[in-house]
Amino acid sequence: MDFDIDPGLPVPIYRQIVEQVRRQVAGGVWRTGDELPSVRALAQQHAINPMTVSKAYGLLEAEGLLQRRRGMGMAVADVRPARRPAQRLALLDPALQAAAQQAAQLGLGATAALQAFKQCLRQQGLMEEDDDA
Amino acid sequence: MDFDIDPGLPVPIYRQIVEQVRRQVAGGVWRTGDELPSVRALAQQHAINPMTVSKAYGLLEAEGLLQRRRGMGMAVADVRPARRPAQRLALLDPALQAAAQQAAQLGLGATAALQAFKQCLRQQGLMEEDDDA
Amino acid sequence: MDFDIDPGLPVPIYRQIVEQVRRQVAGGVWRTGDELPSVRALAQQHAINPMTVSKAYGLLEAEGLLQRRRGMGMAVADVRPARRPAQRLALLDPALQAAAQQAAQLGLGATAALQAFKQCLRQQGLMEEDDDA
Amino acid sequence: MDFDIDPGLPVPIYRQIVEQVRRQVAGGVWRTGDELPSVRALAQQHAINPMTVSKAYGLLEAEGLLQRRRGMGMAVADVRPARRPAQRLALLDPALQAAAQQAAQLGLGATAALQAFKQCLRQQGLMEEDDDA
DNA sequence: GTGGTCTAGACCACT
DNA sequence: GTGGTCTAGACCACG
Repeated sequence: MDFDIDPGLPVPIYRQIVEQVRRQVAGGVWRTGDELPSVRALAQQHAINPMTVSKAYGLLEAEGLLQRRRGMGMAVADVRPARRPAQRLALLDPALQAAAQQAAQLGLGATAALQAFKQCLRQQGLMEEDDDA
Repeated sequence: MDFDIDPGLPVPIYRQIVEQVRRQVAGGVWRTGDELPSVRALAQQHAINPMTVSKAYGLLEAEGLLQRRRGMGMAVADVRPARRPAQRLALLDPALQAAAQQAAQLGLGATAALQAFKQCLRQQGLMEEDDDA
Repeated sequence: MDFDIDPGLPVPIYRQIVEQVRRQVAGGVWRTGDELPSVRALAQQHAINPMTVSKAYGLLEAEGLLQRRRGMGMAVADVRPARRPAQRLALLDPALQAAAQQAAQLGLGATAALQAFKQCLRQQGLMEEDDDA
Repeated sequence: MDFDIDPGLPVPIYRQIVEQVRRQVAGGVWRTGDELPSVRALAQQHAINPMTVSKAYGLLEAEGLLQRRRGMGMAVADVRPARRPAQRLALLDPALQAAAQQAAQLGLGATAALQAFKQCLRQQGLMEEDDDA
């Protein structure tokens, strides 16, 4: 239940939290009933303001991904499995679209773009080093 | 000389313009002397504020990518495109890194991510429809 | 475009704002493109903190009811008409359910409850004074 | 001696208990000497915290509606129910007022609101299914 | 001018 | 202990 927060990024802190939860839940890494770190704990751990964490949690609750259990913290809500399989790729799509558009504008070919992407996937541990799929 | 502008994206409009020009020039798609649409034309075409276009053009001029020619609008300045693919790939890298990281967090495999990326590249006209490279 | 805000109520201010917008939009009183008062204006008018207003607007934007127009304030979003006809009654249901349950617990009959409700509707100007429908 | 508790509602659980007891007693549905479920039983039955039940019972005792009988649990105290319907209707009024106001804001007519309310009353068993009073 | 974000700190309510 | 709400004030980004 770790968060990767970097106040230096251009993307707001509360949004970093929101997006990480979204992906971890969509990816099935976090499951229904899992408890999240408390607002205060997460805030202290990353030296950020509790209200910033609270804002993120509030948005995720409104979104239906988290469930508030009064006096007992937040937990991953009962996400319908229908949400998962198809929508994981949908969550990835914007990033891929942006990358493809940029490749076109840079006058790069598909082969070069794919090679570079494979390299990134390897860095993420999603491909073997010598795999050239 | 088309721009792809979406006021709905989180990235500011002026920045969408700046980055597209940067890439088209770096990629050699636009070349020295090519004329850009006038501030008014671009603003009207995309229903955005002329000041927004003007701000983008101003930044690009300060950057040396564009040249203001009195009474004749803006044109691509005398800059050489990044000749070597490596330089252009470097500009593409951030987008690919982000996509790969998100794929990992979503619990997706390299194969699925690559398939989806190929689909995006096809939509950009960088791959043949039936190519599965 | 008036808001009826009472800091004395048990329901949080930001939620009073959210619910009023929801109903006015669902009821068709406010329509697509209508501009809302600015965060600062609404805050000053009711002597509340701008952040409180901002929180409400933010939730309504996430909900899709409002649209942010950068640098130009918020406006009623392009609400699909499908949203209106059936869902208006759905928005009223919780209040009616609660009232019916309380009537039952108070040992009141349907006739008495209906009479009292009609009286309330008259006070809201929804029925003629001498109407007994 | 049933309670209708929903942790999902915005109204706190302890308050849901308090208000239901108040109404059942005022309506004469529960009478002097009637025994309430034990703190533990009620807590287990609805999967809520015993302290929450205890808090509600304590408030009701302080209010004089319940009586603690050593070793024998809580029972309805020696209170006369609100005999006149007018008194009971007064307790129902806030809920009806809220519903009528919301109907107005939703742009609904009296007829539609009344029909929906009748349906709710039927679900509570206060009207015959085919009654259209 | 617009809204967004974050901070610091206070107070409340629920369990 | 938990989260929720509000305030006051600062700074940023956008148009």
